[in-house]
Amino acid sequence: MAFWLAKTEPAECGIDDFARDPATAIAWVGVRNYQARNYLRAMAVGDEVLVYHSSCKLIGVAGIVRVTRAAYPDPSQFDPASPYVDPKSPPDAPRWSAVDMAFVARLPQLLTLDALRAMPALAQMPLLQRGNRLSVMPVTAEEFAAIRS
DNA sequence: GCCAACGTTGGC
DNA sequence: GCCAACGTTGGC
Repeated sequence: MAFWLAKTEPAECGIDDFARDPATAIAWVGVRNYQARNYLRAMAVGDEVLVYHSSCKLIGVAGIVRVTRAAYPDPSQFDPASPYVDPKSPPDAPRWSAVDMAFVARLPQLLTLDALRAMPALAQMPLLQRGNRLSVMPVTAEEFAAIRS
């Protein structure tokens, strides 16, 4: 099993949305960066994903979700009404992928960006590197354990 | 293939 | 709202 971290704006889709109905998976759509997309495609069912809230008041890791469906074409790229529409994506070779994820757990309390920076075990995380903008990234088992504990 | 312009991300 | 950082675009 592999571990990942995915950024999201909680106003759009945060840990609360997953926790509301743990039995129902939510499609993780809207990733429009090739490196992040490649990580989405590398996810397997059962992988655990840290949900990171960004562009909000309480920034940090809020909880954990699990991949319930591996990568498939992100429907929003073909939806003219979606902010994520990509007219240049070829229908016969969709450019962007989505995965489905379902609730696993909240962290006992949100781990703030400051708290993450204070953890030596996380010093190498891309998330914490200067100027980082990657929205989906791998997390080592050690990093995952440090955050979960 | 280079690179300047532009748009987006994301913390502050 | 600001702005640094970075990815993408498009002219050449």
